[in-house]
Amino acid sequence: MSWSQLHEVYWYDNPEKTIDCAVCNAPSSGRHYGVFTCEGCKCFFNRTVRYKLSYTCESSGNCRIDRQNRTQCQHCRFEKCVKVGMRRDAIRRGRPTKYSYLSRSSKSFTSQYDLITLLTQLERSARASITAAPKLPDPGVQSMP
Amino acid sequence: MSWSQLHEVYWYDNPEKTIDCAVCNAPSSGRHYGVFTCEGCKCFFNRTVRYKLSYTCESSGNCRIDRQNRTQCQHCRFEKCVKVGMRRDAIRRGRPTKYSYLSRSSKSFTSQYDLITLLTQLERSARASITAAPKLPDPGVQSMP
DNA sequence: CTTGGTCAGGGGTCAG
DNA sequence: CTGACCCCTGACCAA
Ligand SMILES: [Zn+2]
Ligand SMILES: [Zn+2]
Ligand SMILES: [Zn+2]
Ligand SMILES: [Zn+2]
Repeated sequence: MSWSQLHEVYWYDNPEKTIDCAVCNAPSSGRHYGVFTCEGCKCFFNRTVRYKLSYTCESSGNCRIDRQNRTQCQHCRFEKCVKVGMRRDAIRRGRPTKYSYLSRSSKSFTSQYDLITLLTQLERSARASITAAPKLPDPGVQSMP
Repeated sequence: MSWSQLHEVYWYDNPEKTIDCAVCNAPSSGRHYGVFTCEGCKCFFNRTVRYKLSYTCESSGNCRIDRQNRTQCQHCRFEKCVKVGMRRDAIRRGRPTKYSYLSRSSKSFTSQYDLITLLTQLERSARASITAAPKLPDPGVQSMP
């Protein structure tokens, strides 16, 4: 069993730990450079820092970054990466215990951001479960993304 | 080396293995919008959808589309693009998932999914056993009469 | 339970 | 308008 498969199993067994990307709100694939982000924002941040790329905003520098338009303005995307706390030298943490991101020190801006992100997601889930019929998981396709 | 360059090299070395464009039969440059097509048909389809262009056939709507005359009738060219299955899915850039080539309507979707998963694991195991195997002299040769 | 590399494929460019 | 060429993106993998 590969690491990525193990990762999938881990996330499936711990759905409550799934957090959306702090930059673009797509489902995150874990913590990258200190922040929960998707694969895209992880790679984008890595490329930008590694090759020392610099971008210019065609608009007023206030572009909203979400899953659909995250590739439209590189300047504002990278600005948001930095704003939410992504750092190349982020200290690698050990295996987090359950809910560790809730009990971590609230002095950390990053953990506050994680908390807000989680609460936002919970609210969205709650609202969705009210307006839509609950969907039972299909055992046959439970490992599908 | 870019993908198209690599493909050209591959095509040069393996001319009989090239997959042709499903629309015009020119050598394809890979899979585009779900179908193996050439660069021309890829760009034509993209432009048509993006700018919502519509065309009219000067003939009876049955023009044959091949490499030589593909630019002669835009209406029939686009019609063939759609017919062979080209479509712009949800806007998603980056590498497609290995499961993205499954046909959504197929009743064997789940078994196809399992097959891809199995093949992936087999490939990984095979690769691991090759790179990890110690290079020993073949003992079978010596014991043979 | 992350990091860095890989590369298929989306999409822009610009002579022709 | 066309399409050869090239950059950018992000899913997957090895480690
Ligand atoms: Zn993201
Ligand atoms: Zn911007
Ligand atoms: Zn073609
Ligand atoms: Zn026609």
